Amino acid sequence: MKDGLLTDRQMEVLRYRKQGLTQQQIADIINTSKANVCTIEKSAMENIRRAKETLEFLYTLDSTHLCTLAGGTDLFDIPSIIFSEAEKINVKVKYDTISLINHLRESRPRSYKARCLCEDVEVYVTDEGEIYFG
Amino acid sequence: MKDGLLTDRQMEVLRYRKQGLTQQQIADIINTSKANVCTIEKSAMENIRRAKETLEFLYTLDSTHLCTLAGGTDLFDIPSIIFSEAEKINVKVKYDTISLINHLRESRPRSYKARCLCEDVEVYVTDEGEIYFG
DNA sequence: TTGAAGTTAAAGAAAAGTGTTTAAATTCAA
DNA sequence: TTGAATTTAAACACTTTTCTTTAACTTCAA
Repeated sequence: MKDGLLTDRQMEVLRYRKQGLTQQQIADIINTSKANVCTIEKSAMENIRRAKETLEFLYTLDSTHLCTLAGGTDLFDIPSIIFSEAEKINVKVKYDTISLINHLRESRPRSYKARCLCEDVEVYVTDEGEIYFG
Repeated sequence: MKDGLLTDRQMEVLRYRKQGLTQQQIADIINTSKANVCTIEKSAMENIRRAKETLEFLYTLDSTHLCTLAGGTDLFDIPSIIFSEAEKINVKVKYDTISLINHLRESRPRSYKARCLCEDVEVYVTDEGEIYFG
């Protein structure tokens, strides 16, 4: 029973990077080449990408993809986007304007800064009107 | 550039399961043994677990460790502990007392019994005041 | 233009994961 | 208790991933 996708080596490199170290500095610390640090970091990012995609798949298992909210969108524009998309496919969304924004804030705390979405966010909806942000 | 963690076989089995088929029925459809369907499903679930854990790790990466809540702590004592620790490092927590308890309940449903924490829980906080229980 | 940071490619050895079979448990409702 | 559904274990071939080295390449600021 192993834990996450990332190997010890990969977590080690990501931690040092987060601290602002260069690949060369990390290479010196863990006693290898900077090229190696680069590939380790790269495969770590790839694993993270795959982890995200895996959970996306879970949503799609009992939801349908509603729309993509583009990075840069104003948070307060989002509810009307979602409501109109949901209307197109005859789904009654379970949230009102306020609670929808709160739902987004809670489930994707990192996806916005101030009033602005800072990355693309996928929106999924179930037949019952439950909304997931993937 | 591969996509998620799950193999085609694993997604196939999960989809059939979602439709309510038994392992035996699936085994007949994809022409293998029910034992094999079982192990495929199991490794799919394991992969999903690992995907989640990987993203958890990401949270801890750009958060700082705030404190450890000791097993045995009363749930209702937790907010003031967290608030005072956050104050020490000049972070304004994004939650009020009630929503903080709810946040804990939702993110660590297995870590408490009644009003009592039943295991040590690590607390992480971002600069923005977001709280994670690790 | 020089140097530091980062990336890419090829190649190999070790480790981990997958799908499979067979056979023997276990769970649990009728 | 019987039987269907599910789980577990061991074993095997196969594929993929990881870490590593070496060497050459790109970016970009000073």
